[in-house]
Amino acid sequence: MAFSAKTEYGIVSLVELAAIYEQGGVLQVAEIAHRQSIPDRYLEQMLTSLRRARILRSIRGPKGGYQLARPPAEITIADVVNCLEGDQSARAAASRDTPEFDVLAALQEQLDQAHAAILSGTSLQDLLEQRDQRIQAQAMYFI
Amino acid sequence: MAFSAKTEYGIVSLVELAAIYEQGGVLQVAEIAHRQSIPDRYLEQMLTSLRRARILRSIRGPKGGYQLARPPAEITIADVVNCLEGDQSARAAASRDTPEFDVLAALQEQLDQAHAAILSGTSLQDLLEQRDQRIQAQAMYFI
DNA sequence: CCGGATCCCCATCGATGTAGTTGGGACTAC
DNA sequence: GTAGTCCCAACTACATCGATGGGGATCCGG
Repeated sequence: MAFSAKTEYGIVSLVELAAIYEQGGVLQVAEIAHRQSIPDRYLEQMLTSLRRARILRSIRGPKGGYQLARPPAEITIADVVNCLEGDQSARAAASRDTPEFDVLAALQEQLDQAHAAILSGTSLQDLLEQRDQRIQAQAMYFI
Repeated sequence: MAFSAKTEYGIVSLVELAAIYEQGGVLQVAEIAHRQSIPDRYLEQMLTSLRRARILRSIRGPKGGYQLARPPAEITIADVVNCLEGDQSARAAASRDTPEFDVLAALQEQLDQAHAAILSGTSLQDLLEQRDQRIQAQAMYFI
């Protein structure tokens, strides 16, 4: 199951911000966008949504930028996905009223729960650690 | 995560057909469509796809219709979803080449596997049994 | 206090995909 | 040979997604 571009862009940006959370630094939209090859005016919208959801904090003016609103271990991917994917109102589950559609709905429920379990069991901290391991592994090749 | 209408319509139709598989009966497109409140000319397309994937068999002429090509226990929901959802060619996973996108891809892989495990672990037989239980339970209320 | 850097808000656009419709043709039981 | 059924393929309407654009608000450095 694929994430939308919105969600992907949001997650990678948050991982970048998680990496500098300890130092209390900030990153600007343009900088993240450039490093990740994302259209900057588009990324702006995602970061705005994340700010409104209290996942990010923003600082305006020169030397401004974004930073995480709380430690990476306390932000789950489920939070991010809910913010960026669920933004556009409620999806109506107008299942037809037959037993066949009912069992189908039960199956969908099962899928949703498995999905949710993974997403809320993964924090930005987890992704950050995986990222660092990858970077370490990559560095090995150059020795 | 939501199924497309195509997939939903296909699954409920197959559950109906599974219910009469033992007796070797057939159901016509129009009949299924009417019982499930699905546009019949649209449902036709799904059943055609399922026939081409060797999941259904069809019989033409008056008294014709569709029936399962093999026992319901040997048809998984994964088969059906692959047929109806994956029809339109390959989805390119052109992940950007940064460590952040890499860990994201790993997460997606994890989700896909959980998804696939459920879908290939559920057969039409399973759904049929759930449906019959529901119908039984419903009948209780009328006593 | 001014100028530039940066975030902020909202409208718009084009491409793609989804759900559904339509118009026929082929096969078969009677 | 006719009616009932499946078969094939094009077409449309609409929503969504990814992206772009025009201004505005805020803030720091000089």
